Amino acid sequence: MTKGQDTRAAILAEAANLASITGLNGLTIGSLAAHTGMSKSGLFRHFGSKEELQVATLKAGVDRFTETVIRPALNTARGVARVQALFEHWLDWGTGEVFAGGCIFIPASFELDDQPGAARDYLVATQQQWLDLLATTARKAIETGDFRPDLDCDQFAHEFNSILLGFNQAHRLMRNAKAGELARHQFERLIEDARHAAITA
Amino acid sequence: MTKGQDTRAAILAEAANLASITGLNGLTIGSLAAHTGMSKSGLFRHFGSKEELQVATLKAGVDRFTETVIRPALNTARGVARVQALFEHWLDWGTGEVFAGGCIFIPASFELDDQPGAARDYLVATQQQWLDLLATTARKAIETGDFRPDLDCDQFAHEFNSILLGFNQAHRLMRNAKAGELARHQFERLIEDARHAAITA
DNA sequence: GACAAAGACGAACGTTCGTGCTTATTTATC
DNA sequence: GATAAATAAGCACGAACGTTCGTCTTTGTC
Repeated sequence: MTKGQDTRAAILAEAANLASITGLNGLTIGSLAAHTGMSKSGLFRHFGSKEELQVATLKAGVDRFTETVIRPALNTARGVARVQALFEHWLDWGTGEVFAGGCIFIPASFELDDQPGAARDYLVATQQQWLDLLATTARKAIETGDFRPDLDCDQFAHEFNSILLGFNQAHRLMRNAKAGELARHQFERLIEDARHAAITA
Repeated sequence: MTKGQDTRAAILAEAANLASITGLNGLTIGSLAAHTGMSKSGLFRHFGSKEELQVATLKAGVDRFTETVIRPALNTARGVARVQALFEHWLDWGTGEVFAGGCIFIPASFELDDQPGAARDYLVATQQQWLDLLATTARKAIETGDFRPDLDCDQFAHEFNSILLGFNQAHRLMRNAKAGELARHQFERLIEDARHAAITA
């Protein structure tokens, strides 16, 4: 790891932290330079454009997400336990254990949804991978017999994810102390439904 | 309605539309002036500060939301029908029937969550009213016998709302054509659970 | 220790930001 | 139709934006 890669990594760590608070658009080169104690130009040279900085920041976020949420969950046994592990580790991620402002991807989702470009493209791809991972994990839980065979795994992934969005809003905007409780109840209901046979008309 | 109030209203209509695309922070006085064909200063005089413009824009959004989602639903019979009406009318609201970028409150939620000020305060109050309305509507559905008596109405409101968040992300970021379908299935499950007796351990 | 390469800096570019002042033009009142 | 008030425009400001340039300082190699 050369000196340049080293400072680049340090910049990105701070960038992700800042972006979790101000959003990706609110992340400005001047303020990032101030927070890292660098000059604007010295910092800028590492990226070449604001857009590349945004993408690099998202990538750094993905790395942290992988080691905080995904890898620990993959160490859990397949089946419902792993689904639950993903959920619990995500709550750590979302409550600011990693970045001061919580999850960086959620605000970015709503900031970039009408803003074409490399950052949006990368975010969409990342989000899709996350949904796919959730669906795949659910599929394995069917194989282990924890979940019912006729479970719609894409639907499951979508609902799982929407619980996280609801939690984030309750926790960060509403400052609702019961946000975790609300999310966990909702999650339990989702798991309950995935276990049992579907309600047939 | 004097001339000034008239242009002010016209400005705010455009402001809300723009904010639905760029977000509340992305809503800039210069671009808003360009879109309305006014001068920056002439427009600015109507508000006095950027923050007041943001609040006024949110207020204008609330007015449109009330007439698009809430009022039609209140014309529906109390009970589960009204809950469903709220949901369906919200989907219209969220798909860009009203503002080009869809719901203005959701992006604002995640933009302002770490940004203290009048705009955030107003948004929090508004969002709380929305959650209260959902909880109250559910409570009435208990009275009519549609929902089970032991339903946790605040929990219900939170879950209802999180479905909307999930829909918004699937629809706007992921451009998922099945976003409406996913949300409706999730909603049906929520209603189903609210109708029947709780699963007891 | 010489020397090339890489990294960081300071200054400045043109643009846009939000916000004032001052002047012109519309609108409403008698 | 004159006049006062309300409304919009014109112009300018200081600051911050992303970006470029040329120049130093540090680093690694022979």
